[in-house]
Amino acid sequence: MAWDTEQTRRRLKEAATEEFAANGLNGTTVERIARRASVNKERLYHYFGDKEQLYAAILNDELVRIAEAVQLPSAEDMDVGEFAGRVFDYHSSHPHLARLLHWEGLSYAGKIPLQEKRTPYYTAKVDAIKAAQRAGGITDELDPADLAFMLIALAAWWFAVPQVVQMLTGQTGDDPADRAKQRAAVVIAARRLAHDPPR
Amino acid sequence: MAWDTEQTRRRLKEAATEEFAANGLNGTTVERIARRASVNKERLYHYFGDKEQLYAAILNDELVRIAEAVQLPSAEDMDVGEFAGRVFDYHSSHPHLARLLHWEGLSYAGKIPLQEKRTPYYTAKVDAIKAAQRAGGITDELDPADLAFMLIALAAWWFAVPQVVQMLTGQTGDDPADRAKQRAAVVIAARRLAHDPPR
DNA sequence: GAGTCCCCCAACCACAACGTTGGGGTTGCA
DNA sequence: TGCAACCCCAACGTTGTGGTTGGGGGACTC
Repeated sequence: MAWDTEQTRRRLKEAATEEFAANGLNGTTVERIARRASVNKERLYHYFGDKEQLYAAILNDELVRIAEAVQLPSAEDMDVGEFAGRVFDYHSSHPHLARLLHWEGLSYAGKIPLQEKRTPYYTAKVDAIKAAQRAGGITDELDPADLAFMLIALAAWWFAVPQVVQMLTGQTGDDPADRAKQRAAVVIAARRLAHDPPR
Repeated sequence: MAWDTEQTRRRLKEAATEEFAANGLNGTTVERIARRASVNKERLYHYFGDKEQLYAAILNDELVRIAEAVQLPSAEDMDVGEFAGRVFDYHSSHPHLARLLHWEGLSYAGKIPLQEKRTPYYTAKVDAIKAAQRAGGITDELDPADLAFMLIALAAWWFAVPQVVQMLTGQTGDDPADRAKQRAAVVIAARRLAHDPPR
């Protein structure tokens, strides 16, 4: 039987993504990753070095993925509501990234891995908002970076503290109808935040 | 020499709060807590059972603390901006709670510890908003629970993903001037979210 | 078909972390 | 003063986990 080393790597990565997103770096064991991938533990060390390096590789993959997936809204006819809605949708359908980012945020101790790769992704958003402010479509009551940040907050917070969602709204987050309602609220809120009336 | 068992308990709790907030449940070792508290490890097991029970006790303490600290705004003359500002201030001066909540959110798997104790704290806020909506001070474009949730999001997100703040705004979060600027943005954003113009 | 490279895996090692235990010191009470 | 209860701590047992190793055996080359 022929070997499929590429598939072995891929399966390890997929399993690792699941585990890391679910349990964080500390909460994940190498054994569980290997078992989930149906691959021997040693392969993991052989291909990726150690647990932390695998984690970095996973995070990098996910970041590339979202950078490709979320289109940048054009400056002129920017509908901030829909932008926030799309961010919400992305998180909703790709919960891994959001969770990895949150784990990272908590473990954050001053240095950001892959910073030079990631920063442009954010500054592009800020520039777009800045341009829209000049064009008059978006309020200039708020600093563009702050506005961008808070728009993301509106969309992402739901996935960060599901237990608070549960206690506040009674929604469990499993129901698609709940998600739709949440998304609608995010869109409205984003518009109120960014656009001056009349809306 | 007399024993001060109450102080021993307190020192363990304080040390545990620091460690858990910094490293989460999995990232914290009992030994480190004990060392930080200058207390023998065995005391921890004697007083609190085990690591998880200690964690629950800590979380409970912090929740009680914020419930006492953040006053409920009265329905009529509610300034949502200042409310969000105060939530921001609380998180700013007590970063432990936000981090504990966040760790919990990531580990959340369906059951909420101390739920019956915590829920009233949130529903009270929702009720206050609902009342203000009826009184006409707050928009009814948004569901009160959703609005409450997103107001908290605006205030708390800064402390959840500091690495994103860093990349978006260039602020490190250590500088009080940065915090003041962030707070101002939160207040403005909260007003835009909740109050109908003219503001 | 011999030699070589590489993939794979079971078993193993070292250590760190949770949790326990037995004994010694201290207090309060009879 | 004797005694029981309680506080404290150093040392230990046990388990789980990160990381390694040595060998078995396909696949390709000549």
